[in-house]
Amino acid sequence: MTTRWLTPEEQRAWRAYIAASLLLEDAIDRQLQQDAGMPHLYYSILSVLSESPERRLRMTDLAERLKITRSRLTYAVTRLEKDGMLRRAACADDRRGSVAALTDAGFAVLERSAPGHVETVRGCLFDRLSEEQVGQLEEISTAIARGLEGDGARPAPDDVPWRRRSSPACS
Amino acid sequence: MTTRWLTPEEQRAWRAYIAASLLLEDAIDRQLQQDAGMPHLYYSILSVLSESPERRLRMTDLAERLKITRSRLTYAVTRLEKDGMLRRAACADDRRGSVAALTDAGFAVLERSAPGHVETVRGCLFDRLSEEQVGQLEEISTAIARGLEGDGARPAPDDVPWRRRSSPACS
DNA sequence: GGGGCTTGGTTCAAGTTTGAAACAAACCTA
DNA sequence: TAGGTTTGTTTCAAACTTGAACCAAGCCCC
Repeated sequence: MTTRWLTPEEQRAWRAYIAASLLLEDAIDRQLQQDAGMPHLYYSILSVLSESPERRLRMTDLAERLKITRSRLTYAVTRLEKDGMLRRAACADDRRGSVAALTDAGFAVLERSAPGHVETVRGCLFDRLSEEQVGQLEEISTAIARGLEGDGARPAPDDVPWRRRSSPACS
Repeated sequence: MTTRWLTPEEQRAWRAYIAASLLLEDAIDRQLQQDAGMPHLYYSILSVLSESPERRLRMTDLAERLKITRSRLTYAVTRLEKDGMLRRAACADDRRGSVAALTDAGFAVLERSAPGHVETVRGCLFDRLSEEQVGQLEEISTAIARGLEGDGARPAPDDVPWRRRSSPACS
């Protein structure tokens, strides 16, 4: 089967998406680094913890929720623990496991910086989208995530054919 | 003015978006690392070059197109040059400037890996979206990017008020 | 035509991410 | 219940990113 290249519409969508996601993550990261002294991911860790029962969660569950590797999480948690934002504790029912528990200091940071964060998310994203588009964004994102959840296996690349073009496209 | 928290719809959209973008970038990165030996950004650099007149572009233009910092680009280009994918050259009309020029080897890598890349982008993204959603994604992305283009200034945070909540939300 | 500002690019240190390997506890299963 | 596999987490080195500082070369303007 010869490669199905992207249509012009798909090309445009893909490139616009890449640009937007880079710019957006950048803006969010910069704001949180400024106001909360940590990148977005780290803030998200605290945020997820703050909404969990007892404000604690097992490492693996946390990684799963945030869609990041355990290794990445370990590093982040180590830093956040060093900063007093959370505390590691042994897991009661599984001696292999460990849990991350939000500290009061961590919760306070979250409380203090949440408004600025929300304001930024609004300013960068929601203020620029119609109500309808917000719904569309959710559906699109959910569709993407659903397909990628679980493992990072890419879909059926049994054969990887190709042919010549004057310029290999697609970002 | 008291903080306008995200509505439930916005919350859902935001979280779905974050998850999707993480998963998607991960999948794309993994595939390209496998098949082209470089992360997505690096591949994009080659790709943009391949479509430019004479397959060369000034550093600043390249950074601008890719929405990345010059510093990040410098690092990437250094690596790609070391790998023979491109070559740095002095800029003719501005002695401060330098250009990155795609080599034949770089073009060949692009040609060889483009089909697999497109297949992955399809599998992860476009195969899961309706034609309509592709259009929506483009519009949404464009709207976001338009607002964030140029500088990373966040929109009017004159005052950063806040109030207590049982759990500061918004990832 | 010599300061002083801006622009294009790199450098450097500190921080983060990646992926593979290491470990240890838990879970089989013969 | 010993031996082997799986699961939860960390560790380590190499790669990448960030942001501030730096160095030129252009630009401006008196």
